[in-house]
Amino acid sequence: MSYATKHIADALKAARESKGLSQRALSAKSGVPQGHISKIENGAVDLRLSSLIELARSLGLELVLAPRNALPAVKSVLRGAGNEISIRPAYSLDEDDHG
Amino acid sequence: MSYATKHIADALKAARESKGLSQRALSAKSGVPQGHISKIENGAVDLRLSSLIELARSLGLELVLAPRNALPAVKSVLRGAGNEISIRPAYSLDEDDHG
DNA sequence: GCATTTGATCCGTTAAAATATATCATGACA
DNA sequence: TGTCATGATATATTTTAACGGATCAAATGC
Repeated sequence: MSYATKHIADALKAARESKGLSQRALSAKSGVPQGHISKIENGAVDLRLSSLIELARSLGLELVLAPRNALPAVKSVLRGAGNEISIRPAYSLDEDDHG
Repeated sequence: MSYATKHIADALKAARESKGLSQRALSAKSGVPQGHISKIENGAVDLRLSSLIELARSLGLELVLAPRNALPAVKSVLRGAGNEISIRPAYSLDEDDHG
């Protein structure tokens, strides 16, 4: 698979693990079969947009189409969002998104 | 077709038009058949990730996976990227302008 | 009036995603 | 030792994106 699709796959896997979800748990949440999630995370499939969005949503992620020249700024913002955990008090390390 | 996929489709179409490209021109650039581009822009197909990336790249766009709670900040940055035109001197309104 | 461009649509074929279901190896753990 | 959860695979089937290529209607231009 192409370099870009692999990047997305890695991001999905990292997001899942950071939430402490197993592939089967994510499967239950998203409706995507566990076996298929495994293939997706390993870049073994060229998944459809609807699958990607569904999976991303289940992980509290959104797909954004950004101009290439705006990427550095976007990444900078996302770095900040990632570090948000360190800003939070330790006693509220739970789930931050929707229900 | 889901609300989210439609959003992506619209973004692709807007990006293409803002570059003054016809569907056939984009087809030549990206390798994706014109008929298929039409379907994609109308949300008539659930396209594959590789197709989306290929098309986006041909339009100078990149796919980003962002935490939902970081979306406002990201959008704010992208708004700035869009306004980049106004920062540029008028005599260099070349490729990435908006009509 | 005729030719060109554009986006939308159709047909037939092929490749592959998505699915359900089951299995396997590994590691954790009581 | 046996059980359980995990991720990776296997098989078989259905669905459908992607493709080439043609066509069409509506603008646009000569």
